[in-house]
Amino acid sequence: MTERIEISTQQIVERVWLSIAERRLRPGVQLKEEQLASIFDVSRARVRQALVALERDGLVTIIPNRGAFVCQPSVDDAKDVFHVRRCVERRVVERLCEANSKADLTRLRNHVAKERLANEKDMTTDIIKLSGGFHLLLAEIVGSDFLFGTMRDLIARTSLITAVYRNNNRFNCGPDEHAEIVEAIAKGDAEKAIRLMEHHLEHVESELDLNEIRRPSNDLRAALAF
Amino acid sequence: MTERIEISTQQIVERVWLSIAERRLRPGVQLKEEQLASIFDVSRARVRQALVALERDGLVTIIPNRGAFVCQPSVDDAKDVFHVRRCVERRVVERLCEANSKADLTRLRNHVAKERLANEKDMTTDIIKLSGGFHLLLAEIVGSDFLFGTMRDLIARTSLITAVYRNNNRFNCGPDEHAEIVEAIAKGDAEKAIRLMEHHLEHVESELDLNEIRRPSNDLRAALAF
DNA sequence: ACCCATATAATTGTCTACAATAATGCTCTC
DNA sequence: GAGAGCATTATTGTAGACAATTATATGGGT
Repeated sequence: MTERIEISTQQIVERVWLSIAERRLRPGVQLKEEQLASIFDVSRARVRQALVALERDGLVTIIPNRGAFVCQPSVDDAKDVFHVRRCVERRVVERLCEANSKADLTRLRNHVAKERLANEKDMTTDIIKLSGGFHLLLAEIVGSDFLFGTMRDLIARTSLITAVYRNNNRFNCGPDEHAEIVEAIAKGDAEKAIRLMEHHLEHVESELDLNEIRRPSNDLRAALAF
Repeated sequence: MTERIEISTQQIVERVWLSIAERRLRPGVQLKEEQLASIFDVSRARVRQALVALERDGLVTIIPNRGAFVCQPSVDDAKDVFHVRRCVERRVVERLCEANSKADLTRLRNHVAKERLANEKDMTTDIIKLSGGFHLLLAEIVGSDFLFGTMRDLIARTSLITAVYRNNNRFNCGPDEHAEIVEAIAKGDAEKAIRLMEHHLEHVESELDLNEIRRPSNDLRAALAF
């Protein structure tokens, strides 16, 4: 007797997010409501909620009376996102160094440990979830709803950008750099922690192809232009 | 024969936003769906959409199965918002100096002129809309959906913060400082434009009561604590 | 008099049926 | 055969009815 378990809006968001991050969903494809509803076996209303949440996170664009499409972030968008991330994460680390408890540090270290494990076993899905989760955890510990929400947004957007613009197949945002940041925070060395964070973000950005070179795209006009 | 004109979701958002900015809606009050639906004479479904939009902009908090309440931003929240604003607006101005057309400058100057007019005639509602609108216009001209959306969010939050923490009755964000910024952009003097913008934001922030002094609040527990 | 359980009312959450809109393919005309 | 207009189909948008949840009021027990 297996009870029919219903999937929540949040779970739909996460599944779509992961599909985009893992490049199974390409930019430009339309996410039709009924299609998703049947895939997840939920009502169309719930799918709609998930879609507006995904739009808020910058993963899809909703065109009125047309539908929802996976976003195609431009190179400039990517640079803007990283610019804002540097500022926001700098602030997060700053505030985290001011006040952090032993329990918080334990949570951070445990998280990094999980990341290491996922990396060793090459579990792609977990690696994606955890590497974003680390940055989110930092914001969560700070305790500011605003910073947390902003980070959520930025990480979602970064996932999309990474999916579109990363050249090699290795996933960035490795656990080692995270570990260093945690230890700097543990020592209360704000200056060092901030420096490490900025370096980390620059490293992530540097692994992307953000040159203006034309890339394969679903945009017919762009693809067929000479 | 007046046709019954229906109010859109976006208009509901704006009306609520202005009510909050003008202090007619105090932090903590509940926005009941049916109540709003009858006020605006629309379906409850549309009100719900407006509420999730307001939540995204950080103006209301939605507690599941409880309802939507006007947010009560903390002093730390306020500081975080201004911190992020400084970074984002810096970026906006930076990009605007790189490339701006004659038409864009005209739009900016016209906007500032409207601000002046509203200030002279002491039209509170217009002053609020236009002073936020100036910053939004900058982001719009840059042409980045990401920066535009982020600014939208930040301005909405700033409105709430200003409503809660401003001490005098004068509305900040005056048109003179805006005008100076526009002229710096017109000259393509990025450095000066950025400096003026940062000064402007600091000025706005400085007119707020962001000391840790306890303030009157709707939170009974906090108000009655000794 | 106070506390807890229960019943009632108020409020939010969800689903389904229907309406509006936009894209597609067809036909008729030139 | 090409193109415009029209009909069809696919898809999204909206509203209203019902379900689930939470807050409030009531009454009985201690």
